[in-house]
Amino acid sequence: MDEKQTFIAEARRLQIVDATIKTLDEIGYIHASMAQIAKRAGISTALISYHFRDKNELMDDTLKKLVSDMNTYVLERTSATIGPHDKLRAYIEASIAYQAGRPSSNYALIEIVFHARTVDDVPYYKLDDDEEDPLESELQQILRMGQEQKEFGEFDVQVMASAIQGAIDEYAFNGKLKGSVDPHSYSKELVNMFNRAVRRDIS
Amino acid sequence: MDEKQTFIAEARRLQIVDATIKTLDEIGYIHASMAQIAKRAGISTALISYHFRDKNELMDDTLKKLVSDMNTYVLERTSATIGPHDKLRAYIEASIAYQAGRPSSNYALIEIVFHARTVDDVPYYKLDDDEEDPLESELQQILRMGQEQKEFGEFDVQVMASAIQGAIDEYAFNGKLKGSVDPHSYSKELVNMFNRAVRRDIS
Amino acid sequence: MDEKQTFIAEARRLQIVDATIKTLDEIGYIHASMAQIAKRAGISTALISYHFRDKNELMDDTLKKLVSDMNTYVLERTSATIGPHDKLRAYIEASIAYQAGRPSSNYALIEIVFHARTVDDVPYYKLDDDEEDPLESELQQILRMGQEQKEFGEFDVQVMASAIQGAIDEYAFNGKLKGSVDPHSYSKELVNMFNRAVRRDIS
Amino acid sequence: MDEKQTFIAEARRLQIVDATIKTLDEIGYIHASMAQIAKRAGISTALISYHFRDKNELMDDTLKKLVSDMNTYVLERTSATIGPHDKLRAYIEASIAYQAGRPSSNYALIEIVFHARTVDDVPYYKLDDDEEDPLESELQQILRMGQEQKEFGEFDVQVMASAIQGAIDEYAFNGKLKGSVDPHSYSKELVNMFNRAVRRDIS
DNA sequence: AATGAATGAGTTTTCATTCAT
DNA sequence: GATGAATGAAAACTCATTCAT
Repeated sequence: MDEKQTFIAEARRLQIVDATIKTLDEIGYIHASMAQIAKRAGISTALISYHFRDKNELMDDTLKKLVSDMNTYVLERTSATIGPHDKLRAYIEASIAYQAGRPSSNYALIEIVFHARTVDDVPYYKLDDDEEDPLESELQQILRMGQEQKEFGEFDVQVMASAIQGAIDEYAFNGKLKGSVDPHSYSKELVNMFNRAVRRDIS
Repeated sequence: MDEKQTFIAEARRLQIVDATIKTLDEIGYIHASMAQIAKRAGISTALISYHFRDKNELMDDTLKKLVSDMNTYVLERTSATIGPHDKLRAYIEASIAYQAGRPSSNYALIEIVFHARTVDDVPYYKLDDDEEDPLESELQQILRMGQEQKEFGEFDVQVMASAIQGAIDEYAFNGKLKGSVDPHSYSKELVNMFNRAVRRDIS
Repeated sequence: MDEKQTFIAEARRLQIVDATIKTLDEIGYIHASMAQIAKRAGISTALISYHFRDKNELMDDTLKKLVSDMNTYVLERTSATIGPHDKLRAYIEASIAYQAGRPSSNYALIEIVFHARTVDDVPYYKLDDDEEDPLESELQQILRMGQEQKEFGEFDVQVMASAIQGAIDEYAFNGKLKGSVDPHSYSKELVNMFNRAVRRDIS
Repeated sequence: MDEKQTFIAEARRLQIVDATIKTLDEIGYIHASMAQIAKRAGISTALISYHFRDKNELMDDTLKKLVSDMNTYVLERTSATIGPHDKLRAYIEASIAYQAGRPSSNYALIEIVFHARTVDDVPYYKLDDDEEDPLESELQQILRMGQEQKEFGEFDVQVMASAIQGAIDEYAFNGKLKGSVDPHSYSKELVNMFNRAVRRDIS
């Protein structure tokens, strides 16, 4: 009984989060008012307030879901491979594929990350905290593994990881790029390029 | 007389644009109300409305100035060098240096690009139009030149350019990265890395 | 069976009224939402709506209980005495003692009287109806008795009663007074003072 | 020029405060929304927000005006008399006359005092602070003067002052009393009564 | 009898914009 | 050119009340 009620409430929360993602994708963070989200969820704004303390909590939960979904998707695919070269390829391909496969989630994520702020009013993207980003960790670990196994050459792991991530994110941020290069080609090219960037110098 | 008035008006517009940049950097796009901008400019909101048709135009002009300043800075420095390798190095170094040297402009640019929208309500970052981005063109031209002169190997120019730009932008977007790697080191590492990525395969 | 149900219902109503008093004392009428009252009663707001037609009825019943409790307390003590002087003393002492002994009830009463309104939207304190106030009647009767028995002098009974009541109420309304004079001293002084005020002029 | 603008703004503020008093009198604190006040002032709610930081400031300013007006009225009349007996009479008569002459102000004052709260959420009437109430001070001083000049007998000055004030306030709070005794009679009776209460015992 | 879920009406406040001066 | 004054629209949020279960 109690579980059933919690189940209903949880379903509602999920529905609202989904409507939030849809809204963010369609009209952007700035216009994503409670009314707009409620309209897309087919409910009243008061019901959102009933399930979420305030708009901040709603956006926070939505962000958490988006990040968690993406992390799961990418990490599952890198775990399924062995060896630094294959893992790097899997990481790049999965990241691009995720973006390409769920454009709504992708845009919603961008809208939140670049608009939402912490309680101290610091934008998320400026944040310089200790909190660990699982994807960043995984990527750095792959690179470090490659160096230890002498498959990769010498380079700063953090910088290389950032460059790879930046190249991936560029596909998310750059409408023109997305419009003229299909995701499969883009990830294939990226893999080749970074294979050259990480390889040991042949003396 | 007429010129003088235009001159005064132009100075006022510039002052307002500068206040807008300051405001965007300090409190972000969402809180950047006309009142906040006016406060920083030391004028009334009505005067902003007098000089700019609406907030959209103000943000548009601000964006144009930010982009133009950055373009000028980077293009001046790549023009001063010769040969694909040196030009690529100059491009990367100038891009990072610009970001590092003007954090306010940098953050203001990000805030606008990821929040403002065209009249058709399309976010700038999703935009897939024909308008040419001078930096992108320059970077692609450098890469193409390198390939023609057989200094660079085979790769998709657009993808390589996007990866380079993405790696550069990552430094702007990633607070943690900025906090732990100084700009000089980052650009140096990036130059080395992309030198490997673009080089011809030595068979 | 029916009685039992009524009994349970009555207990529930009483519990809700008590929670209302607690809420009024703690956070005041304005913040005394159904949710706040329900929280203090440990039940849902819907249950309050089930037992009371609307918030008005709840406040009305609460007011009735508060007034009735106070009336009972004071009237019991005046009934236990004989003669106008002793009765007047008993009335004053009991009134102050009641206030001092139940600050919660006292504040709840004030909050309702000065905030709630009749269905015709008339504040209770402005009300000029025929409804008899038992305390006022008792006080007037004491004064009248004193005059008839030649123990008290000539004065307008209604005005004297109002003055006595006003002096008593002042102790309820005036935080500073309450903070600097203890209830026992206050009622003792009041008794002396009004003994002089009501006495016959010694010609 | 600057003065003129300030003058206009000040007139507006006064107009809004007057509309607030009218609103409080007519529909009470709880229903006195910004919209209701704006309606009575013939302006938009936004204009109220333009002239007052928030509703709290509006109510605070309104309370200050109400208290200040009343204090001025009463103190002017007591100052115009000499000697404790005459001053006491003037105090009582002026207090009642003020209430009777401006019922709207009187009710508005009651509505605010019993509804508004400090930033720490303490109701004004519960407040036990050091802030001096000019009327209370004046009344106590009159009583003290009477005792020093041997015109008044022995009694606790604070209690006597509270009783007098309570008797006066009763006329403000008690609709039934107001409906059946005219203010002139009430103050006359009060003066006689308290003359007996303060007089020296004739041994 | 009791409650979680849901809503419409209403709250204060902010904002871009307009206009008389 | 410049501004104080003013507003309509929209924002997030609260609340008393209803209803299916």
